[in-house]
Amino acid sequence: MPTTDVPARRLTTKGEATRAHIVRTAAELIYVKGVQNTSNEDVRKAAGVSGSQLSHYFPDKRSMVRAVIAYRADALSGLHREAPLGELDRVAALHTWAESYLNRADVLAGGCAFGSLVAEVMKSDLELHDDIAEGFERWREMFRRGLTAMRDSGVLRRDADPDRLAHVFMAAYQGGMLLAQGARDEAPLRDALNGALDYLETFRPRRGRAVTAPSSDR
Amino acid sequence: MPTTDVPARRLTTKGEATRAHIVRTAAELIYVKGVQNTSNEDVRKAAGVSGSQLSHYFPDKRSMVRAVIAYRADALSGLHREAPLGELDRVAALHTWAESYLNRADVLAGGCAFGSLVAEVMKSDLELHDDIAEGFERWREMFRRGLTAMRDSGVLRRDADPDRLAHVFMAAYQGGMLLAQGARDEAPLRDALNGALDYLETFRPRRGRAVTAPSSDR
DNA sequence: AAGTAACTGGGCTTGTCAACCCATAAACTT
DNA sequence: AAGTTTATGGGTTGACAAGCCCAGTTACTT
Repeated sequence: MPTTDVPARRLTTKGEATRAHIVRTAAELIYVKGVQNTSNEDVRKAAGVSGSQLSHYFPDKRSMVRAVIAYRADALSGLHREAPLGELDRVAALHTWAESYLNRADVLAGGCAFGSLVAEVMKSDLELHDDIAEGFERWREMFRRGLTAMRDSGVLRRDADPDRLAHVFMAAYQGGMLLAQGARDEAPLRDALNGALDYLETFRPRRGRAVTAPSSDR
Repeated sequence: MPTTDVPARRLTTKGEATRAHIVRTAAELIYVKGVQNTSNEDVRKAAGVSGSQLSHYFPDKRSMVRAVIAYRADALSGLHREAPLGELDRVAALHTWAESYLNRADVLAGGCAFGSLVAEVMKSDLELHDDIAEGFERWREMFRRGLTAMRDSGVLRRDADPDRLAHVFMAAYQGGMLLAQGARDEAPLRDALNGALDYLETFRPRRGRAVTAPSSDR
């Protein structure tokens, strides 16, 4: 069986659209009810497609979950984000980024769309681990790039470590999301994100010292 | 049926021991395989008890999961901890606390025993939410108490907010655990915890200023 | 000695759900 | 016109697991 091994099955524009529609629907359902509580039949009904369409684009459930993981990772990394905060290369952009997650009802109910998904799935299906690791890695790269740019432009001191700081922000977000979801209160998320932002401030160049850039950042 | 409504079914010492044994076994299995992937039969076999024993102590699966949640929350809050770090009322104690989670293989595989459990269960079973919230609250109280003690003893400045800082530490831990589990690398956890500890240092009283206590803390 | 709790080891029903197969038809590409 | 992709709508199978019932035995307590 050579066809099953080759995933390079080309899809037409229409097929791509249907597939994307199924993924979006599945992602929404899974975000609300969890993976284990979302059957293929649920997705099929919500998406308004036939059963054979599901098995056409996703031969088994794992492949669908994989697609949802990739979809959520894209969203986290800002790939198909509507808001214009593409690059986190200024401190103000990180503030905007953090604030974009506050005052949102869905956060209290479902936590992080990516984090809650992978947390549920990580133990039950080891074969999804690579997809999960890659999703985190892509997300981390977004922070790393922005923080490196801040350091190189003189907004942050030379001793600011983009790798360490990226982990600080990622953990503050994911942990804050989990705590907010668990307590049904956004205070943990707010405090964690503000803590990370305050911590970042400690890496600002000290005033009076000569710095390369005049730092017009907020 | 009056008996089912009254949960005050007294257990003998032996019964308590068996129940605890089942809970510990279930907690271990669930930590490795997740809730959905751990059947009652699995627990039964691993614990070496009969099927009726399970239904005797836990009429349904939810009650068993509830017991495991409480068990893991106890562990997180240091209730049945072997190591002597009962009170986190010194900065050094927080360092010890953080280090106790590093260099551990189980963390890379399973993440936080409490966090990964509640993350999996939170969406599938809404009735467990109160148990989860209470577990987080007990854990938070541990940090709050220690940080308040630090502030009151002059180890931290007056403007150090124990509530905010508690959330910072909790989020750093939970987020770091999730990231470490996802990346199979403890670096995210280490960076997140060290970030929180560094951030705490910024709340030390500045040298040269008069402080109430001489601050013999590390 | 009575009563109750702790325990064994089955079996049975019911439901859910993933995976699979079928016949058929419209739409698009070349 | 031929071939492929996209689609419909059902049916079936097999596995697994939760909840439940039953017929007993052992051990502790009072």
